[in-house]
Amino acid sequence: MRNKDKLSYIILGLLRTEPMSGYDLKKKFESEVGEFWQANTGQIYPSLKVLLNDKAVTYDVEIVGEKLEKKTYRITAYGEELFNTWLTHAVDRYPIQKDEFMLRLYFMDTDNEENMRKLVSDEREVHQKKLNYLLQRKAIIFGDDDTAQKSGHYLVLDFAIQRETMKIEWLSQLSLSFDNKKTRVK
Amino acid sequence: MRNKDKLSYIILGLLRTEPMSGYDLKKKFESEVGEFWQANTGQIYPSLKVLLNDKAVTYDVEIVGEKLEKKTYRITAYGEELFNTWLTHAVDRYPIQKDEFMLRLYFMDTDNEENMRKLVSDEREVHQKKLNYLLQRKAIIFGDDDTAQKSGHYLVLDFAIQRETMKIEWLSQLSLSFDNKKTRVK
DNA sequence: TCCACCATGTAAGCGGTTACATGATTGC
DNA sequence: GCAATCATGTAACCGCTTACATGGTGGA
Repeated sequence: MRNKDKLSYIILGLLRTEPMSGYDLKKKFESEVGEFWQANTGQIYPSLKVLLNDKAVTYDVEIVGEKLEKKTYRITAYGEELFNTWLTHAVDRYPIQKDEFMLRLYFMDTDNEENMRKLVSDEREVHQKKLNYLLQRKAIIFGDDDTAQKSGHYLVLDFAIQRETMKIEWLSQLSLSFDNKKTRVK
Repeated sequence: MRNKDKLSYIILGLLRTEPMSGYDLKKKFESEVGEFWQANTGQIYPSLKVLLNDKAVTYDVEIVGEKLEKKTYRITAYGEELFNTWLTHAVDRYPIQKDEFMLRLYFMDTDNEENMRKLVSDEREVHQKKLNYLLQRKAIIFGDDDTAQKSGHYLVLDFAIQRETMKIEWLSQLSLSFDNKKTRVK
C-alpha cells in the first residue's frame, strides 16, 4: 500500500465502522461515500488483496446457504493506525473538479441562444433529478429533524444537497439572463 | 482519436478560438479551462500527435529568435466538425466529484471537536485562498461591470466563484454549529 | 422456474501524473 | 551572467473503467 493511495484509506475507514465483504463495500461506493468517491469491483478486490498482504485487514469466511463463501473483512490494529494518520493529516492540495458541462459552456458561442438554452436546460434536468434523489434519501435516513443529526453521513449528504441546489440556482439565473436579453431586444 | 476522449475535444476547442502551440495549451490548462479540466505536457503532446494523425489539426513551424522551433497548431475543417458534434451533444452522465475533504468529514468522529475544528478550518483556508485568487482574476479580466459580460470565459469564472463561496459558507456554518454546541453544554 | 440480487474475482486498456531530458530566449 | 520562462517531447507507472467470467441464493 502506497501512502498516496486514497482508495485503500477509504476501504479501511468503511471497515472500521463495521466488518464487511467486498460486495458490501461496492454498495457503499454506490450510495453514501459515492457522492465524493467511487470504486467498483475492478479496484475493490485487488485493493483488498494488497491490504491483506500488508496486514492492514484480515477476513473470516462465512458460509451463506449451502456453499456460497462470503469473506467478511475486518480492520486490524495496524490498519487503524494507518487510517488515523490519514484522517488527521491535512489535505495536501486543491482538488481538481472536472466538469464537462462547464467546458461546453466555456466553448459555446453565448450568442447562439438555441444551443445555450438546450445545454443549460439539459444540465438543469440532470441536477434536479440528482437533488430529488438526495432529498429523498435524506428524508428516509434522517427524517425531518434538521438540527439534531450531525454525523459524518448527515454532513456529506447535506453538502451534496447544497452543491446541487447551488448549481440549479446558478443555471436558473443563467436561463433568466437569456429571457431578459430577448425582452431588451424587443 | 476515440470519441470518448474529452481531452482531444478540449484541445480542438482551444485551437478553434486561436491557433497556438503545445506550450500555450498547457498554460490554458493552468488558468481558464483549468477550473474544470487540467492536463500537462505528458498528455498534451501525445494528444496533439494523435489529432495530427487524424487530420483534425495541422501546424506551421515558426522560428523564434535564432533557432527555437515553435509549432503553431491550427484546427482543420474536419476538426471543427468533430468539435461541433461534441459541443452540441448532451453530457451523457452525472459527473463524479471527488472530494477528499468530504471523505475525511464522513469518517471523522463528529464528537471529536478538536479534530473537526482543525479539519474544517484548514479546508476553509484552502478555499478562501482559491476564492481570493478567482476574484482577483475576474476583476483583472472583466473589471467591475457585472452585467455586460456573458462570454464563456466569464461564465466559468463566475461559476467557480459561486462554487468556492458556497463551500466557504457551508464550512462557516459548520464551525458555528460547534460553537453553539459548546454554549449549550455550558 | 425464473429473475433479481449476492458474491468473488480477472484482464485489457485507457486516462492521467510524475519525473525526466534537452535546449533556446528574454529580461534584469 | 543568471534566472525565469519558453518550448518540445518521452517513459514509467498508477488509478480507474469496462467488460468479462463464474456461480450461488432467495423469493415471487
